[in-house]
Amino acid sequence: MVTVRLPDGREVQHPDGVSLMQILQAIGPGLAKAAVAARVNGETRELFSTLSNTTVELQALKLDDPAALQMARHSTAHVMAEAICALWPQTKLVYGPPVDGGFYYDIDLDHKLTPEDFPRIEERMAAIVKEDRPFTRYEVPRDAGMKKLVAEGNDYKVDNAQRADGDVLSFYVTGQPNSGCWEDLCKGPHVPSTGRIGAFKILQVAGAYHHGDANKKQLQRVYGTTFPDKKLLQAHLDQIEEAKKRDHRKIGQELGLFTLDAMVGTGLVLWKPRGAVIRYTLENFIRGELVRRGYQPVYTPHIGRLELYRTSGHFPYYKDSQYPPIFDNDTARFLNDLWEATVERKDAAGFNAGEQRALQRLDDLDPEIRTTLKTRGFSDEGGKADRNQNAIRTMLAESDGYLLKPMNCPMHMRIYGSEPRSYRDLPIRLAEFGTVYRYEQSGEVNGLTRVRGFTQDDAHLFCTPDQVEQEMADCVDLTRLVLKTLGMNDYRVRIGLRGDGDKFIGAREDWDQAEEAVRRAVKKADMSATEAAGEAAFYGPKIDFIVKDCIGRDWQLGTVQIDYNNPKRFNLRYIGDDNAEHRPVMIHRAPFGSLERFCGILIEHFEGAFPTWLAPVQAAVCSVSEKSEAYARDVFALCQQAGLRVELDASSERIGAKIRRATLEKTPYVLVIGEQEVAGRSVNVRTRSGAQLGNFTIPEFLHAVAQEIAERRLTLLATASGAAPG
RNA sequence: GCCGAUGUAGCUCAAUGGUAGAGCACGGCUUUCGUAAAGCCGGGGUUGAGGGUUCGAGUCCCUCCAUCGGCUCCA
Repeated sequence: MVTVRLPDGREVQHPDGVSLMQILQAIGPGLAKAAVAARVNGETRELFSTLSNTTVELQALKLDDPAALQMARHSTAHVMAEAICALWPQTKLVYGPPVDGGFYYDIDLDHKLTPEDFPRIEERMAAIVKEDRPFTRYEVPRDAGMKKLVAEGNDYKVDNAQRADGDVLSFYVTGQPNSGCWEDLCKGPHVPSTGRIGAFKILQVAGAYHHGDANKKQLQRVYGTTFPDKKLLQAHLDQIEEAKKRDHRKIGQELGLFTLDAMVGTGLVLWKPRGAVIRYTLENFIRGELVRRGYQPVYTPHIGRLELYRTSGHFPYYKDSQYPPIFDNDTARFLNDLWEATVERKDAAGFNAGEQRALQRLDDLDPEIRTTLKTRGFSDEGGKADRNQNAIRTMLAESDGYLLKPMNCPMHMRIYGSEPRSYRDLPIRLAEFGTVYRYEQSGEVNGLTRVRGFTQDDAHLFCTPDQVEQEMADCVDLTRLVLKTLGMNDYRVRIGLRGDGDKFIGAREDWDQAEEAVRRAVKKADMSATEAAGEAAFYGPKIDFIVKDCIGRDWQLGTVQIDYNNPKRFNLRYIGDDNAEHRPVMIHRAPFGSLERFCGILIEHFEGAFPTWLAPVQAAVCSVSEKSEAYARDVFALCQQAGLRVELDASSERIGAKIRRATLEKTPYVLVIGEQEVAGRSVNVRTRSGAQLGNFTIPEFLHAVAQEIAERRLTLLATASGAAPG
């Protein structure tokens, strides 16, 4: 006997083996029709599952329930897969889970799907929905199931089955079993039938590696989403479109903040005057904090010897993500030419023209290089391109040269090491807006959020082991201050731990010690954070502040990292109170992370409407006509002298057009100057959000705005009714 | 780096394989106006670059470059 307790407190009883669907039908056919799943004792179950000999709490779930919607999305993935298989029978299905906001299905298909195929697929899906076929689960013993899958010849599904837990394998037929209907290996659960999946849409198709392995065959990943009804689906699509209006690349272009120029190079940012204002204002904000917190500014060069980065472990550890070394004599250029020449015709039997030229230069230039190359295996017999390339590569790796700096810490460590240090000096906090260069993969470069040259608001703190916890907590505090000041409250904190893997340097004990210190610092700062194994820096664990961009991608901004390894590599020391040498601990920290990425996210955060203290232009002085132009010029000059970033619009446009232009540029204040203002020696203040604040004397206005700026307020000056929205 | 899509004036976009266009922006002139767009006129292009097919290419094909979306990576 099954006893079911319903949400309204009612209890009903059913015989053993009753399905959830039957229970719901007994309550009411309307409910059974509307429900797609049920929650049984808190667990989401599909309606064809049965109960026996139990007492449960049961709640019917419609598509408006998140768990039920998740289920429907998974079911939609099946419907889509069936449609694709129907249209392209050679399709091999791989894996099709629900994800945040929708679902995808990975397929292996030679025909490259394009958005033009989507309507056909959707049409087919609609037909499957119309047939309203049940999702029927059946289970077979593991061995039999494997046999069946092997016979079907889809290696991916065999692979999936091998990874699945349990003694049985489950399949879902879209229809009655043994009816020839489409079926798929799947652990479920599903909605009752194809007619219940809701409103769906295929969104995009993209490449994806099988099991995330770049060495394996690339699959096609078809993305889609499902909502309870068409209206909600459309609302979701509209919301995506709306979010795209915040895109920093779009706003950066519209407001003239920065530009990315193919001639300058991929991922290299040109800050235009208006964007530069935002950046240097943020820099100055931090500088003020650093003074208060006992940091000392330093400056270091943009390149440094390979020896430096060999010592730190950056080279050749991250060789592939660095710009190639710069060599300090003709050797590099020559080796490069020789390399190019050997690449040119790798399979040639003899020397090609390029190789011959290079070899000629080899003789002319420096017999010693030729000798060195030969000892590295270089052959001048021709047709040995691979061997020769290896010789050149080896020689390049062994040569001394300079690297565009990928990180600031090695240079800061050399500053620390440049004089003897006492425990009385610690902690030493060296700060620099340090520009670094990393050769990010071409497919990764993205607006301001992922670039190849960027500036970190970097600092390295050298301290005694017992200072670590406090210093880290202070760094976390500074990062939170920065985010709070800008009203960025939508972030999460992640502790990156070592985990397994071979990409980390240093002794296990040091790591354990460091990871404990990080945990204690987070606790001390009273923050909630998730831990992620394998997300540490290569030299130590870290605390990352992570935010989302306008299309939901995660980006790391601020970071606090602890490093027991590099002080060892650079043999950093201090003299303790016991008059013996000790090893300092180093903390890397950057509250913004990279100025580029931070500004990118900030643009999206404010949708380009920066608070006054950050706004590129803080006020636009607009004359109504020629009669008020002279006074408008006075107002402009007075504002500028008071330190306000102000612009003058004395053109012959109408006042409405001037206001419109300033408003579209998101200038916080428009000062309308007409004959009334001339007469009253005043300014009429309007905000970008359309609020009219009335007339101020110039000193009144300057005073009010100066205060707003000094306080770094996030809202504009207000009328009596309250703050004008940003 | 991989898969796919895209690339036309400063910006947003048109243009059956058959004379490259519009709006905004920009320049000139007229207008001097009170809270989100005055009017007229004008200048702007090796259609991302280079090859190919064709009588003829923005349009079809190839290579490269750049951008976008995923994947992978991210000190």
